[in-house]
Amino acid sequence: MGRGRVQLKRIENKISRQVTFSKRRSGLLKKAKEISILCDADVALIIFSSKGKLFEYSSDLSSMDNILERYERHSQAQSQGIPINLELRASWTLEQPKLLSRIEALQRNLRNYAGEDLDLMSLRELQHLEHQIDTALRRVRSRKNQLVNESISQQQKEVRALQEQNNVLIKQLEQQNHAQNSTSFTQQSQQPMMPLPSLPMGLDEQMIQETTQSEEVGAHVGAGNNISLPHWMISHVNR
Amino acid sequence: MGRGRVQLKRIENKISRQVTFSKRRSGLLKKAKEISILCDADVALIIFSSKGKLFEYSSDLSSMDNILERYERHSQAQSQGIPINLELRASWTLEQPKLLSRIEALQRNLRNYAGEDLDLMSLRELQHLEHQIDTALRRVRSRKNQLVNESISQQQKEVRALQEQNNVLIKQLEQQNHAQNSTSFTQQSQQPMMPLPSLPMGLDEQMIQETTQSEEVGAHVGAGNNISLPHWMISHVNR
DNA sequence: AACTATTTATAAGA
DNA sequence: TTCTTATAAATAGTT
Repeated sequence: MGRGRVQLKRIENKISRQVTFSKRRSGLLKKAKEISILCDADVALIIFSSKGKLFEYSSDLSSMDNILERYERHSQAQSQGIPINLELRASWTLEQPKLLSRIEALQRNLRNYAGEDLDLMSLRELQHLEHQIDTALRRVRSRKNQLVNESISQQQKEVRALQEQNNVLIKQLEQQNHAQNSTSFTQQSQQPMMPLPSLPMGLDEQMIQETTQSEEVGAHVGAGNNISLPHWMISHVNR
Repeated sequence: MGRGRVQLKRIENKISRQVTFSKRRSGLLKKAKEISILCDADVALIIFSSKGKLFEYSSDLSSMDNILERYERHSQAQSQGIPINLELRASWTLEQPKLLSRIEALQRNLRNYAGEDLDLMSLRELQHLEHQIDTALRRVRSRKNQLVNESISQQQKEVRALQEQNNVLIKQLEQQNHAQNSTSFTQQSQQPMMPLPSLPMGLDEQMIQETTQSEEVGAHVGAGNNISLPHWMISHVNR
């Protein structure tokens, strides 16, 4: 993929080897991430540059260590014919230190995501973090808009259905009246019960996005250390 | 790369998820092989399908196990100096199931913070999340601005110090010249060597805030879904 | 599995 | 390094 075909052999020129490494590495990491998300796969990717620098990716379904352990188990099981179920049970027993350090890492990470513990971060790291959070914010807003729009059109449908039902009922009533007092006076209530206002569709996305924008800015106290397990984040899972 | 753009989210249709997995898996393995050959890198790639089937590649420079060992060494070395916080010490006694469920909760939480897995959240929850993320973003930006301003005023101090030093040196030179040719002609270079431009203070916050706004959206850099332990978040601890 | 219309990745060049 | 651009490759949707 580029201006020339590429021979599958070691690139001799040191500079272009390094450049190619850098480009392809990011491509590879990206694709590893993509397949793990798109296909719900568990992926571990480890890359050592020729100079020994380490680059890695692991799908967040499990940490790198989890995947590697799973791998070890898998290959052991294959070579020994041991049924995997037993192995799985056994390995669910990760050592506690590993679990704890993982929890710690997650907590640190989460604090950074919440904009705390920033003092040790460099400008560059801060920029990266900012970008990640910014992306997250966009996603949340986009999902919110989607929900709002869905709910609006859902309501519109209901409204229309009710209107129709209304009309049908009115006609039935009319016919009954005709039958009863075979005289033909016109009733008042032939209109739908209420003249329903038409709802606006396709709300301006900007409008919705900004709804929380102007909320109290100094809200950083309450959130504080409560990051670990905000109840609203857990609750929806248990429904 | 295909007939339509692809959303970076789990493919819901089971069949096409499987087909995509198969296609992308071979693509990924191919690229892993290519980078290891072209760039003389040591690569280990492990993929578990959602059904638990294992696929793997390892550059033949070493076997898979060699690479994994090397990886363990590497990451052990990295995680040496991280202090364990008190809360964790206290929870040293928690039973493992609790630890595991805590890890899961943290991961879920982190995914939400990254704007993923939003499908099950209600509008109200989304609004709350949006607000939290928005707050986090403000904090990060504020810290960034602080850093930038500090660095600017630091530089200004340096500039002033150098200017003064400059002036002193010039005067010394002048005196020497006077002493040497006891005649009193005026020298040209009584001004500082360079007329230094004054740096602007108190940059407009908005300006700085937007600096990363337009960065490439797909920045993955080993971070991406690697929420568990993004490299850039860990690295600064080890410096 | 094969086939393409398209999107992506990336080799070269700047 | 980073950006741009021309082109090769990968692959999503189809058959």
